[in-house]
Amino acid sequence: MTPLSYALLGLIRGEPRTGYALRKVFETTPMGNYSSSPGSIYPALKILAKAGLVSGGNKAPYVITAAGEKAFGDWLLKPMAENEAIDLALLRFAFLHDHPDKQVSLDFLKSFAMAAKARAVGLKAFMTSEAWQEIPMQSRLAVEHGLRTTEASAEWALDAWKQLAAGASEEGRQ
Amino acid sequence: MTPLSYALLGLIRGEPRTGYALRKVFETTPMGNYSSSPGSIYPALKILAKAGLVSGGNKAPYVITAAGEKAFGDWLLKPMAENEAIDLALLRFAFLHDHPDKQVSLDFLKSFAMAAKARAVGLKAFMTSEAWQEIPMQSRLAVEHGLRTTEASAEWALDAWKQLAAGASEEGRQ
DNA sequence: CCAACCATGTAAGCTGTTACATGATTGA
DNA sequence: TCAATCATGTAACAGCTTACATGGTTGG
Repeated sequence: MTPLSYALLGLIRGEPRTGYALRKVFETTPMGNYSSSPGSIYPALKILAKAGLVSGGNKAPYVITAAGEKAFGDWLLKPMAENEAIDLALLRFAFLHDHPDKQVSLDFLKSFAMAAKARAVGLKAFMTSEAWQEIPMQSRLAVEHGLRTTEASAEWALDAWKQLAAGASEEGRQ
Repeated sequence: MTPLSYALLGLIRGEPRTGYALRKVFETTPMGNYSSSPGSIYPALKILAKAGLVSGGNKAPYVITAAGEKAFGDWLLKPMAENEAIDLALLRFAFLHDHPDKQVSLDFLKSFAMAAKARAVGLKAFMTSEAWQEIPMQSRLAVEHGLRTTEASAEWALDAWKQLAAGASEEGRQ
């Protein structure tokens, strides 16, 4: 199961789609960091079908199976690991939307923020090492860029937590 | 020429290194997003050697050739394209450090900031499209993350420009 | 009716990873 | 001397891209 497989599985789970419809998603939305080329989509879908995670295909929309739901659910519920790629973590977060328990999303954001902060600490440690002094200005600025975006990630997670928490309590009131 | 090839070429250009020394760089510095596995480093070095961009190897440090300097220089001097991967752009910027003309780095940062802003505009356009309204909260927040980090990138470029410009004028005074 | 789009496929090739393997050198 | 580190290699495989190819459907 590659990142692309999970992206496809999650979209199919949202609603049944043909391979072409899936390609359109990658072409027209910010999910465009994933392939969209026929040479990657169609083989990936066949692998999902062979594994029994989706059914259909052959000009009909693919539909997620019970086994697919299980595999996808397990993947979704893992907390974010410190070394997990940010893109992948965000993909998982985006697909948490229809999970009945909002607390799962809130917990995920907490683990996301912690992972981002840990990365920032690692970069800062490098920036105070002896090696840092010998590194030319441009290279140091490039590392600074990594720190800035990592910190922006962490801040986003905290803000997103607040927004979600507020939305959840509002729902509770209705 | 892959991103890894340029990373290797740039490091060798900085000072002659063996394959092992290059792997250590990727293992111990924030350049760790590049491979470091022997299965990618050694083949890549052989390709560089075959192309005549480096000489040496065979337990001796690799050294950049005149052809290598040319190829690397051409790559370095391209302004950042809007669709160029951020990692790759930062790699180029980091290697600009020993270019005699500071203005080249300053110009690069300008093009970097413009590319980042253009991406932010694209994301914002998506966020005001009709599609946006139908998208669940978690997915919207994920896109928000993209916007936040993109904006952090753009801000970094402006700040870096100021720092570099200040450093350059100080050098001028000496 | 013709262009545009829907819809799928496959072959060739590039990059990179994992895992395994070898042998030299050096410090405790 | 023995573990760690230096130093290189390669075989098998995964994943994706590019490019090419096919045919059906629909709107103007």
